Amino acid sequence: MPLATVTRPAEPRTAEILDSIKGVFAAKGFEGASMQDLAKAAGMSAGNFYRYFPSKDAIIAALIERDLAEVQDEFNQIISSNTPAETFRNLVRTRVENPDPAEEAIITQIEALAVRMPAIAALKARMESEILGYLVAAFGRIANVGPDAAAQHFAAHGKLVMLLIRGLSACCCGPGAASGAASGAASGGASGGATILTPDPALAELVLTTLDRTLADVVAIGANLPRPTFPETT
Amino acid sequence: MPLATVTRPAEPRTAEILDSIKGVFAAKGFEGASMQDLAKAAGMSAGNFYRYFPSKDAIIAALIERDLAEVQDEFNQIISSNTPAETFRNLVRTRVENPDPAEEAIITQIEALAVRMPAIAALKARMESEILGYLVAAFGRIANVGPDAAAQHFAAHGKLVMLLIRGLSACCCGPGAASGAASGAASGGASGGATILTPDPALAELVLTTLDRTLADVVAIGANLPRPTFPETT
DNA sequence: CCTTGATGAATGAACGTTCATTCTCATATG
DNA sequence: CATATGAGAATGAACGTTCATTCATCAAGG
Repeated sequence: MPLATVTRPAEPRTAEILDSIKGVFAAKGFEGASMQDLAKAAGMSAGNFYRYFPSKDAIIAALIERDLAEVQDEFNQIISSNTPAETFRNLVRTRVENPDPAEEAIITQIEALAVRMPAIAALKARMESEILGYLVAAFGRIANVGPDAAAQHFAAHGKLVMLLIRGLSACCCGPGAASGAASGAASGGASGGATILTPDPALAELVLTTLDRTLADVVAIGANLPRPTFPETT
Repeated sequence: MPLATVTRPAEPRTAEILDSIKGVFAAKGFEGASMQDLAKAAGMSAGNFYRYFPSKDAIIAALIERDLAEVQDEFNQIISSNTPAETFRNLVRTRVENPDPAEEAIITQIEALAVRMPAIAALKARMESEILGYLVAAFGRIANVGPDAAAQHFAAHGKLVMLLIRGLSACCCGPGAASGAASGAASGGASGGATILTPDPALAELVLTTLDRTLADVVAIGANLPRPTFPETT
């Protein structure tokens, strides 16, 4: 009896809270969501919220860090795969075909916040450069070139891919986003119709085509590089 | 002496004010910029500001409307040109090579605001759909097909172009933006170094290449359409 | 004298954050 | 078994600040 009912390790609790409040941030924006809103969405009082996050700013910081960790997981799948190009393409297709509006809305909020909060700007920059690094590494693995050559020749391609994926999912958002289920009960009826959820399959297809072209360019460039497999010390 | 110093017709005055405060919005964000900040940047008192804009929200609305008008001018150049493809490419190249960080930052703010202010969301939607309409019309003119066929076949291409241009200029912004010159004097020296102003020429070139490919696709699709020049009444 | 344009202090609401207090509950004690 | 204890979890009202908006007041021109 005295075992296992209490003493939750407190780390997963933070993740739970982040999940609960994600929808509120996505629906009302960072400034529009008050601490009372967030606390209510997390099923606790305003004051108790500060046991988990020392300030409102820290909440977005935590959200960013968690998103970065998720992206890292995805890229580890690519790099450790023995068919990296295929894995990459599958992950991209999944992302393109199943966009997460809440995720997108939060990234939009982060970008708007970065202009006035240097800490957030730094986090955003770190996230972007890390993702770019992973992307370039994946390209290097796909084109079978060393990391230095990849960094030198594929940086712009990596940025283009980020730009395309981000821009496409930005088209899936708008005023309509699902609000998080608040306390106790199951998910209530979502207000409003999902008007713009899947905006344009033709655009998605076009973006995928462009991504394929970019990948083909990367492979072609890699094939023309002097030393395909073994990067020598210059 | 008594001539020409006062009694500005009040319409251009509004445009002047918008110019003065644009930098403040870009640097501090919509919520971060207080009405006192904006009034100071416009060279007037807080209270008097309300003679020109009935509310803070109305300021962004006016900014959006003015930006839309500017974009309309650009597209009129394309459509009324007798070398529309070239004109289009020149305008795109200008936009890609001389991005306006303040403009970009404000668009970012607008996107973040749209989630919580339906009026802004509507304005944003209108702006985007109008730009898309102009873009598709320009494609129709370039590919020499009728407006109906253009709308049917080139919508996705237009969205892709918007996505690319927007995404590229989004890479030019960050924590560093020029703050507006406050009172009285002319434009002072911009503080801070232009660290991220021209971030990656290779990326810009890649985006331009992609835009060219898209334009080539549009022309190719247009060439395969049944009735190239004269759209009959269905 | 009256209209127009401008001021900047006052107002009232909303927000992030804090804190004194209450609640929960497993353990210690008789 | 019944009760006391104490520590952490949780509350929600209160605080100080900030901010958009308003208003009484003033300067100038005809």
